[in-house]
Amino acid sequence: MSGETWSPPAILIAVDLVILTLRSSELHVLLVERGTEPYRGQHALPGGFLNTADEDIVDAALRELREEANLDLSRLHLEQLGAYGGPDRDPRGRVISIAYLAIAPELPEPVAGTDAARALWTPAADPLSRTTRLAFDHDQILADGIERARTKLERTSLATAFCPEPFTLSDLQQVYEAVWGVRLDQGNFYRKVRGVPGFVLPAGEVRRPTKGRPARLYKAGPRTTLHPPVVRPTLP
Amino acid sequence: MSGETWSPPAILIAVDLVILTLRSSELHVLLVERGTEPYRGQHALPGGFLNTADEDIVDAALRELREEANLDLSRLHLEQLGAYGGPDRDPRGRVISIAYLAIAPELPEPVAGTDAARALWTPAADPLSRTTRLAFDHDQILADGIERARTKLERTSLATAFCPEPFTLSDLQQVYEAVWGVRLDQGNFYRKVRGVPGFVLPAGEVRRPTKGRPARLYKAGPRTTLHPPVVRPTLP
DNA sequence: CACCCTTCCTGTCTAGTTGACAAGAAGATA
DNA sequence: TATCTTCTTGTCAACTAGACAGGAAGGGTG
Repeated sequence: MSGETWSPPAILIAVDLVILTLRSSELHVLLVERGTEPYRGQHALPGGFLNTADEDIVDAALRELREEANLDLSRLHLEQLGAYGGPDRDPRGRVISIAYLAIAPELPEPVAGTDAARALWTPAADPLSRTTRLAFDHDQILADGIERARTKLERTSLATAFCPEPFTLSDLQQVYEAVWGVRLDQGNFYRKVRGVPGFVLPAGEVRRPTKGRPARLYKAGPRTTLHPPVVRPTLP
Repeated sequence: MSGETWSPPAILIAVDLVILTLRSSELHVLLVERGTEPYRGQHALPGGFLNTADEDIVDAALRELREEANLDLSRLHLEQLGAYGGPDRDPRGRVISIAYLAIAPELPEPVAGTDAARALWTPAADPLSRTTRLAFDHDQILADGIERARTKLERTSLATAFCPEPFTLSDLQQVYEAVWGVRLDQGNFYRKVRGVPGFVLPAGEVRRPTKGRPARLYKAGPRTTLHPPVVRPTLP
């Protein structure tokens, strides 16, 4: 970093959020319908501009989430995806956006706030096969967010963040299957998960309202990094 | 992203670079000695501010590298590490820095440029055990860059980017050992690398100026993602 | 030319892990 | 009781990683 002082170029800083959750065993992402130009009426990731020069970036992200979808995710961990700053990504001028990823268990239906006309959960089907395009470069940001979540499932206990506690190992398996888009063998999954020390801890036992044998309940263990990792099946 | 228009907060955008290379089988990072306040005289990562509102961020990174160390890395891939934007990271005001990682084979000795008093290669020993602290939050950025390089060695052909072509498999092994900070069994390493399709391709055969049996030469193969991955020994 | 030294390369053995699949356990329901 | 569903455990073959030995291919030295 050089030490000159001169009149700064006019660059706006924005934040964008990729909020993922599981709804009826499918991966969903939170989108808003834009209420203002540009891209009015199109879907976009929730986000907005930094208010003041000394506002923390994560705080700005949480604030925008409150304003646009009436959601409070201040307890959740926001993981930074990176900065998206192509010179032409916003027709209004130079905007550099810093994107964050968050994983949430069951969430209330979002309500539209001030800036956005509508907020809604949409299936996060493989971004390449999406029919509708998102505003700005948000298709790219969403794809990066999903890919980040996929790789983080392997080496971190992120999957438990999708599950309201207590959860069964079948619940946990559904998370992996939904995010990775694959089917896993139940027996092998049990062996693997229970063989990772500190991944999950037993709780009581409760029968689920479904049919079949009752499932044991677990809660998230103390470990955040998994050894050995839970690797996804190799594709090529 | 919301659509308001108002006077933008005064925020400066900077770029910082983590340039890693191997020198005499040890991992080194390019640092500059700052020639201006703040942190004058202290070591820092090369980098600087965006010149104009429409300058591409990667272009700015390469330009700063030319200015500060007379290095041209325009052929190299710059991977973004993320944005570092804590409100108090720079005493001059609000600065958000976007950090990039680059891997380079043998490079010429850098020469100090305009902004920096001196540019030099320093051993990138484990950042925690460093004796000198870098300026700003560059210790954190450097640590993140090294960690990113470590994980990328497992699943990408990044290691070949450290090696001038053609290289021997011993050269390649030294890359893994230096970046990971571990010793690997030579025989097992051979078996592993040659078992990954498209990782390395044979070239001619040349005896190295050292003693011992001549080594076969290879060049980087077409694959950038490795299947199966080259996993590092598990620590815990 | 023996002989040793160094480094490269290949082979073998064991222990552990993965994937496929079967079978038992524990409830609900007819 | 029989049957259905789902959870849980067990088994077996195929594969992989780590440890290690030993041969191959040069150079150096008497």
